[in-house]
Amino acid sequence: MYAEEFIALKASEALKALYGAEIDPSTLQVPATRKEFEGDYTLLVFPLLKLTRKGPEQSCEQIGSYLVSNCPEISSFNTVKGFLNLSLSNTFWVENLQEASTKDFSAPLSSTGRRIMVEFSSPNTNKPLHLGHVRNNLLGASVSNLLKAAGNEVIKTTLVNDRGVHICKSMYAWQQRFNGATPESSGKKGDHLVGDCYVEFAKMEKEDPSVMEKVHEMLVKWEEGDPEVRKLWEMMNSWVFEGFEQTYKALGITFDKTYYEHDTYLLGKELVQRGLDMGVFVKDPDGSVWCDLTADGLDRKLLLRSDGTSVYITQDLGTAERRFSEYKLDSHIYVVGDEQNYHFQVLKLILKKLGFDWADQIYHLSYGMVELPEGKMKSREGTVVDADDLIEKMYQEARESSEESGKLEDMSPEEKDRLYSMIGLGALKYFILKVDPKKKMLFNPKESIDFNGNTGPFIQYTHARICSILRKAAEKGLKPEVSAEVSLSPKEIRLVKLLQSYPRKVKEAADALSPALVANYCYELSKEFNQYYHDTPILKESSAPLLCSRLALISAIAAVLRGAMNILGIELPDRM
RNA sequence: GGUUCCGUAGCUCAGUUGGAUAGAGCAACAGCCUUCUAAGCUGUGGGUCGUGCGUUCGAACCGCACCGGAAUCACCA
Repeated sequence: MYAEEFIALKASEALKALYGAEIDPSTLQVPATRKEFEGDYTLLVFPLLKLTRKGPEQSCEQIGSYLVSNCPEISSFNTVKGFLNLSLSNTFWVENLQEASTKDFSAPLSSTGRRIMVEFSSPNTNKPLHLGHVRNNLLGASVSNLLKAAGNEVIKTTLVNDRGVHICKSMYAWQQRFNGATPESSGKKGDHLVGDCYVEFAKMEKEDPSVMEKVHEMLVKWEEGDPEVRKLWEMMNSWVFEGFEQTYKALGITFDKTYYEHDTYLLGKELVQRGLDMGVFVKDPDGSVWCDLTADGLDRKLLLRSDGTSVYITQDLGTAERRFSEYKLDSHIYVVGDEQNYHFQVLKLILKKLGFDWADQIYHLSYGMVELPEGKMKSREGTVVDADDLIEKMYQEARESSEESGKLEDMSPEEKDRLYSMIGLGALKYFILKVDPKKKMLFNPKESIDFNGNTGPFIQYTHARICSILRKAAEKGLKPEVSAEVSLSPKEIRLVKLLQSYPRKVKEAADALSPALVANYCYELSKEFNQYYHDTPILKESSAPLLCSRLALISAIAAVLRGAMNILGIELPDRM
């Protein structure tokens, strides 16, 4: 049992015995005691004064005395201005450590029985992935891992925007200006080649705005199924997919189910009819269909154009309905930038008006944009940070950093290559995931992503250090094992506290859909370990039971770090 | 203009069902490797938590007003 819950339970028993009050333990506040005071956890007595009918000091005194004399696990107490600081016994912590050392931290928490779909990535097939997409992908993947770790069944999905005017722009530019260039002939990654076409079109449009008419003609032909246009469309899309595939592979991104907009863009029309029948939508004289949201403080929203074609939100209504019924979802999370807050607000409202009770189970994980020092990234101004370039750059920096340290001379080139990408990606992923998803974040291309301090490599390094000690111990025939008689130091108790709080942290992070909470937990644990490492030479310890107990402690720390960083999609090396 | 979000150290960020003297990293400066990996550890300096008022035993956190910034409000996606 978690220490906090244990104390809350005992405190509620004390309140009953002393004052005859029935208090739900979960309503008691038991934060960790601040460093400058003696104690492990602190019971806040202020909210209880109505029950005790005594002053804060006297209430603390009574509850504290009761707990110490009636609960062997609580060894002492002190009270400061209405804060009741409680210390737990060494035995309590040793038992906690024993539990931690036998626990499988990579296993999910007990099942919630919920099935959740997470949609993320959802790229346009007319330009390569940039840093903004990287944040989306990393958040989507890690939130999926997080929900799984918290005991949910998760289906990862993406909706590829593979049709529309924007694609036709690239296609038209390719026809006019690229002389049949292919990824092979140009030596370019497919998504970059198509991205060049898109940029080229912007130039063409500037020179002669009438080219847009040609593009619209092309879109009409596409919708009619014109074989020539479809063939070109398929060819260029396949280039892009191949390019994306490489980037996804480098980032470790996978999906359980991929949707394509060309399959789904007509969905939702039946729902519009249903809404008209129900009287929640209206048809204007020109034939266009609307949903009036003014009563909800929003505007009127178009659902079908006057020519009967559907718009963006129409297909989203349709895909949501299809997914919930096909997969029997309990919940659906959309990982989409906060620029689309309005869209998802409207989507949810309209689904509610259509009478779907699952509409409340739709969550928009609305993350902030990645900005440069001079503001938003703009592809027209060439200020986008390309995903492939960035990944490569991180690899190179990891290589330089490793070579400088000179610890890896005996490694094979393959092992080194794996390690460098582990470290480079670790730095990149951690840099992005440690920030609260809701907040916009800043990236300065002139400053490289750090490898020191609160970073991925710091945590990787911590893990490598622990592995190194465990290797040396194993050579001496020493195995991690907790002895009941050992006496733990304050530093060791702090580490055990952190270990036992891990499952709760996972749950908290999953509820908040925030991998950042997991990242910051890893940092805290690593930092705490490094301090411990510095002033406790583990292998020099003469008492074997104590030494082996310490091995068990650090082995559990390594296991928790692996489990937690795995949620972030970051691998931890055994040496670096 | 309406709606929503944001404002914490020079910079990047932690800090929530309201709790004790607001924390890290980077950058700067000063130390620590013949001792388990120095991608580490220790120390110094750095703050009107945007401003003001309110709620209460207690506010970075809750409420109101204001200042500053962002997003969005398409027969685009």
